Amino acid sequence: MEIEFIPVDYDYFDFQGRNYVEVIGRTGDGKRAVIIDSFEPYFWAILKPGISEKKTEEIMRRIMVIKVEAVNRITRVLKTELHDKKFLGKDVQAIKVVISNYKDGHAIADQMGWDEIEKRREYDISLLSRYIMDKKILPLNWYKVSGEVLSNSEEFGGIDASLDTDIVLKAEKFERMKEQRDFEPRILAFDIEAEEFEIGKGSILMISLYGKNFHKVLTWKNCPIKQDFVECFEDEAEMLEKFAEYVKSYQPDILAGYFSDGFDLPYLKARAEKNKVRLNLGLDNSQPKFSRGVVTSASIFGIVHVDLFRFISSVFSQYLQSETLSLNEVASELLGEKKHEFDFSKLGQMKEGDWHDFFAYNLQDSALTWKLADKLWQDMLEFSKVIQEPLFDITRDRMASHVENHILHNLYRYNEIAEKRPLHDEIALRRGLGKYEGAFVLQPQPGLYENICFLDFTSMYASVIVTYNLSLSTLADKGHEVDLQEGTVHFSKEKGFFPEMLEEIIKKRKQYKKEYKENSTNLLKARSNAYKLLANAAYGYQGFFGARYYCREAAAATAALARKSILETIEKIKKQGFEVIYSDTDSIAFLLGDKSEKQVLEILKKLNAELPGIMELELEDFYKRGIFVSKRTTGEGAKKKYALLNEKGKIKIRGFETVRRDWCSLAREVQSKVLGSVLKTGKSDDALEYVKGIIKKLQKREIEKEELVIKSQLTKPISEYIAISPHVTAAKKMLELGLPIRPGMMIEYYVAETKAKEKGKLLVRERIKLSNEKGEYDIEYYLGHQIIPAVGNILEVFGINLKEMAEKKKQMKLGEF
DNA sequence: GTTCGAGTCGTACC
DNA sequence: ACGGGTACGACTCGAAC
Repeated sequence: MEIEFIPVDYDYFDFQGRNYVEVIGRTGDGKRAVIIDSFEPYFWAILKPGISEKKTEEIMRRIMVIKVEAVNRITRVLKTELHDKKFLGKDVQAIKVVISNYKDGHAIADQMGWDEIEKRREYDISLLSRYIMDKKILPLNWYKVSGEVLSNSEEFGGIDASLDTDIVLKAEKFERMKEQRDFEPRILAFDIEAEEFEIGKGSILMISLYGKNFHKVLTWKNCPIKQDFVECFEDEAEMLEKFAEYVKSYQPDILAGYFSDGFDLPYLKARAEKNKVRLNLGLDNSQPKFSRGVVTSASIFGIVHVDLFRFISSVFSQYLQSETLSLNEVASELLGEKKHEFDFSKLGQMKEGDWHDFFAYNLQDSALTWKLADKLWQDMLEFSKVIQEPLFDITRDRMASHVENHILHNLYRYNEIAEKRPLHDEIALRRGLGKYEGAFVLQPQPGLYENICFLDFTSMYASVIVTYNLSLSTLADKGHEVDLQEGTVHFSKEKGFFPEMLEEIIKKRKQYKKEYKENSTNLLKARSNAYKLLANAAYGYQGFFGARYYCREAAAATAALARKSILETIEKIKKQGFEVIYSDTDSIAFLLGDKSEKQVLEILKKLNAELPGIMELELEDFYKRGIFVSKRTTGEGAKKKYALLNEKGKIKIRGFETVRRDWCSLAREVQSKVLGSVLKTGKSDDALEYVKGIIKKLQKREIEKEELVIKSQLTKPISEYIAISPHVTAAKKMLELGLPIRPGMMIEYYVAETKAKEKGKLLVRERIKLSNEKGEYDIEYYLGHQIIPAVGNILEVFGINLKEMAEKKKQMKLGEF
């Protein structure tokens, strides 16, 4: 039988001691299929140079007799083959060691610690990645698959009967189809509401499900209420059973949640255990599995469980404006839609109408999750295709893993054997090396400037890596010379696979970006974005201690050459008669002076012609005005803090408190308005009047407390803090009140007024109250620590000393402005 | 008792 | 453990006076 098939998920099982891969996906006519494919795992033994043919044959014989006895299998070496390979760009002879079970690869490799063998490699590549690499059964690509249909077959212990799918096929041949049509996955979103925040502590009150034409809330609480989407059950156990049934009957390709790795699925598991209910969600009726690790991941056999929070936080967050990655904020930004409001303090004494609201709230969470999944599907799809890893991993891995996986899946093109993952000691060693010198930042002169041009280097660090061939495999004794603090290093002129792959990534990014401009489809946007993210992460990858291709020298050289490049460019711009006012890493700001924009563009062309390799400088924008301020500590110009007004009247604010989430909203808003006024008028008059008005309001307590709440993230467990700052004290307070505290939470508090005799004696942390705690705010604190600091150094540019003004008024006992 | 600088922490920039 | 370094600024805390 031959079917059209698209792989969505991968898994594997052991049968008679051997590994078999299960590729799970859809057929061309939308049926669910599992393809069973045999697979022979292997790893490499790299020989020392100059080993004789005879000796090599002897070693291969020695390898052939190695075996490992595990509990219920004996793993043997099936085959050895001698190959000419490359390792870190150098020619090597390597023995391919094919074994009968992947799980014992490491143990077999361990038995080969012989002198003649220089290195053993690739036993640390996961079986499924290995399968995808070798057989090229790429995720989310269409294939024509032929094979034998298993139906009530005895094969593999009767596996087909235990799988809840339309087709089980024992694969004979896969052929990637020339025509790759669209694939629309069936997505089901879910969300739970529970009595307690702590996993499994209280019961689950309701579960919502949201798919195409499928909206449900399952509950066992307050059942008289009739809302058409609410379905009532006897108890929690029955609700849980029904949840599993609904998921199964919907037959989703993707089950989507938001923070469901960390909350919803672990909670469901805990309650199912408590109620002795089996959550047999998998196509093989297995329950969700939880991987151990720093962060647990929850997987379901045959259904890709996607925790959108994970995907967004690890890949997309840097391009979002949202200050937190809460479902509410992310949905607002990406969908323009919010969560419903519900007051959880009502949970103790719910009235009829409250349940009504609660059910609607629960359904909306799933609706938002579904819409987010739908919106991000194209991005997940393209990431999976570009990196060639399964969707499950794509939505959980961080950028470093993505870069590494992309490399691993492309090494075959260079005939390269993969470097190993660093072990604990190696990681400790790398981390112990400390920092190397990074980017150059030009200290600006505080002031208000007019007619500013910003230029920046496109994907600067990636371009530097490509242009100068910086990588582990090209680190050499001679070649390009780069001076670092630790000494001089060299990189060979012969192109290495890392820079070469990166060059290809940059080229593709350019190509798809161009195509997107001509034809703005979501697909092209997602594809160009995937390449952009990969390109931008390549530099960080080489400096990352956990990387297989970690190369501190390459990372340090990248930063050094970027510094050199930007400094040279600054000099060239100065030579053209411009005043350079600012520069940070890959951008340069200068004043137009008496030159026109057209002249600047001509100079830009000239600068580009002189740049080496693929280095490229582009126009970022022209700005009508810009303001740079002084540091509060020393009075010199502050780096990474400026505001600009472009010719279209749009304001861009960098680094100021306005864009910092740990300042109260009043200070942020006041500062933002002051910056806007000053940039638009070029004067401080209006701004000063406005600030005076705000201060008066504050002194009269006419400002709402909500505007004075300070938010700060708890980044680790309370016990790990050495310094007890105000937000840690606030978190302790919450803990005492029995409120849920966990790392990653935003802690909200305000600084409250204290008795006169204690004034000045108490630390800030001794004066804080939780945001919803009753009390009056401390006017002096907010004046002196939030409002005046936020606008002081902006007004200072115009010769106004707000702090002095405020102190004088205070001394004159006028009390207010 | 006050002053000051080092250290911790959170957050932003690129 | 799950890119990098640079930078600002608040707050705490202990040494120095």
